[in-house]
Amino acid sequence: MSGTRQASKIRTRNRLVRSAIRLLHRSGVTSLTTGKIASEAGVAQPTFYVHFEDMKALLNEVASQISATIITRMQPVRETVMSEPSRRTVREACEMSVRALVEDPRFADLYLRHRRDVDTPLGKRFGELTKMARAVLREELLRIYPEGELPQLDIHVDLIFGMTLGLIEAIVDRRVSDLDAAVDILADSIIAQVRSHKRAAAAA
Amino acid sequence: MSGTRQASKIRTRNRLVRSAIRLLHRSGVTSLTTGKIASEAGVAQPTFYVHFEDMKALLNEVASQISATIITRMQPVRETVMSEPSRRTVREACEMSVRALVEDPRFADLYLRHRRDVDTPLGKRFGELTKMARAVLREELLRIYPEGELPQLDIHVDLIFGMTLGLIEAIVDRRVSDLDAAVDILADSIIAQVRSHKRAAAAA
DNA sequence: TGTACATCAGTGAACGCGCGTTCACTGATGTAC
DNA sequence: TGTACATCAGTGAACGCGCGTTCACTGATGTAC
Repeated sequence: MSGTRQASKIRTRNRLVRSAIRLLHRSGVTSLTTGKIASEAGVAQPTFYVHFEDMKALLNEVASQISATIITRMQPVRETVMSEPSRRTVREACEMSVRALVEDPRFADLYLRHRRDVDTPLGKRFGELTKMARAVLREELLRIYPEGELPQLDIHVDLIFGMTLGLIEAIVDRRVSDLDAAVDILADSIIAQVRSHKRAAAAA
Repeated sequence: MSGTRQASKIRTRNRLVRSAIRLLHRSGVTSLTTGKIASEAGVAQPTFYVHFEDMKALLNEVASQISATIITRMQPVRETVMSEPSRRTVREACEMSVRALVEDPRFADLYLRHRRDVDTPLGKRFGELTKMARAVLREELLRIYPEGELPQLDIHVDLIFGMTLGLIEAIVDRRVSDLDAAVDILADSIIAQVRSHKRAAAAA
């Protein structure tokens, strides 16, 4: 059967990546070694080098896979709000964003933990993801409140982004279990916040 | 002159701690070594072991110093809001909290970067600091809205905490320069958020 | 279908480097008298 | 104040361990005819 060898190579490679994610989640990046990854994946240590040039290459792959998964799940967010802003669409966008991360809590945890790293490929990749998410959020606020209708737009972006990460963190750490109720509050908070400042600007 | 020897030992120790903080900020924990710390402090590498049992002990000291500094600066927050809740006192509490962190942006950066570490003493210490800050915030919300006046109190704590960290991050990353304006918006957002949910609860 | 050869994922053994850690020593500082 | 001794912060040299990385090899899979 042709392709069997290639397929099993891919399987081993994926096992290595998944093992690395598991170990990162469990014991952190400081104690991560090629030996532990290989052993967790059930192969000999030099096998690591059959699949990756070095540790950095593997971490890049880990970050890419996590980023790609999250980005894919976030895709519908843009389309939903783009249509027409309302309490319902804002809530939907919040829910999708939060779910995009917490669907796999391990991914969310690694993102939260490493997004500000300066010395790992994880930090670099997750930094790009953050930048992109912030840009999307900004674009949407700008669509709802065009051209200076909401002054200090960028600060609102940072606050809303922080609030969303705060909720994601609470879910990952199991302080919040009722996701629906939490997303309700998140959406209402965002609306209340933005409204109160739009009003303030109109009054001035 | 008695005490000179002791004093200079303390000075060297402090130089080591400060060098470690500088290196952590600059190049991250993964590449931190006792040799680099010693060399940055202008002493020979084994001198490190005159002052610290090992790397973990040093990182503990680093985390302790940063935590202690932040906690000290946050102290007045409790007293301010405790007196009487108003737009002014909430704003003041926000400003003091934010300033407590960004006064030394290096501390803020290290806190943000390591607060979710699972494998360094920094993570452990910063985790305690987070827990404490959240508890203080919860207490104050509970004082303003006692006994179920604000349902889902804990979610609000997470959102407000996240929003505040979002602003701190924006300042550290120099996306926000006008701290006063930003704190205004933060305070107003918190008030708008909490009010909108208090009302919702009263209506139900 | 069978045979002879090519490929290549995975391995055991070995190597070298960087780092943490130890230790005997030095020379400046402190103390006793 | 001076002298003889004690202390101890800081050091150079050395060691060992763990890790990343390399390499020649194996045996199962794939290919040509």
